[in-house]
Amino acid sequence: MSKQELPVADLNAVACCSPIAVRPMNAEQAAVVAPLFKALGDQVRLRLMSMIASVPEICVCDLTPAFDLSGPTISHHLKVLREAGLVDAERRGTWVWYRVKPEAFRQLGALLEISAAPAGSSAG
Amino acid sequence: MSKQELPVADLNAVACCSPIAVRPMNAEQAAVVAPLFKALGDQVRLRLMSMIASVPEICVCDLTPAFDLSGPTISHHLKVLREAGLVDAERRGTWVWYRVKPEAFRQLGALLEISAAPAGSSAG
DNA sequence: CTCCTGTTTTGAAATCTGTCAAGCTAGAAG
DNA sequence: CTTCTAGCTTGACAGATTTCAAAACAGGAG
Repeated sequence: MSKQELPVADLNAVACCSPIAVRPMNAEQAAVVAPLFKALGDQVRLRLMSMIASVPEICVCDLTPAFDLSGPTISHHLKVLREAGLVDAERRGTWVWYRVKPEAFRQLGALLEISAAPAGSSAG
Repeated sequence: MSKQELPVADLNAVACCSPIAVRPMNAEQAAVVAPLFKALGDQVRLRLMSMIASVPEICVCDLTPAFDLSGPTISHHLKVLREAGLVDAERRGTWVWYRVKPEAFRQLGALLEISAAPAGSSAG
């Protein structure tokens, strides 16, 4: 599980593009980035992400009881987060530990940056 | 249309909470914020958002031809963006102009900020 | 080996979403 | 008034998403 389990749609391509407020995204870039936002576009996943990102690492056994949801459902949401490349999981003995992948997280933040001037300066 | 058309689920509450990597979000905060991410979690909407955010304002007539989609579909996606509070629309004569709502956009960016340690400065 | 606990996978049901065709509304121009 | 164009709404449908129960899997303990 600590080994990467899928290609993650060339996540490095995210780093290639400007903040979305700087220049229009083409279809290809949007196809790479949209799934990241989509992964966070669910209450449960957003809370999971926040719980994971707030600490160095956290066990599924500490994640699950925070919700009124079944274990499989939490596991499913964690999988979505994993497949989006936002978190990483590692089994250590009985428990599985999750931690954030800071690159993906940082790139997502960079996408939302307002570069310099909001709507006045003419960008080339 | 320039008048706000719905309550936008107390968008100000977004400003109230720390970046998601700082402290775990509670269910209430997540319920406010998740729809914003969800709105951007679609290729078409992400491109629309990017096109709108890249310029001071833009006409629907310039948005639609950038996609292989029907007018109603684009209109639907723009409505989602509007209802999320991310953009604003105004009819001027024949055309409808869209522009970004910078507060919402900025707050979304703030949510993804990595507060102190960029997780790379000192390997932990 | 068996048993127990923690986590993931599978399978299925209910709900939500993206899309288009058809129809409607707002404004401009005759 | 009518007609034309730009954009929105409605209704419908295929496909995706969320959820749980049941089963499977991984590792520790007896």
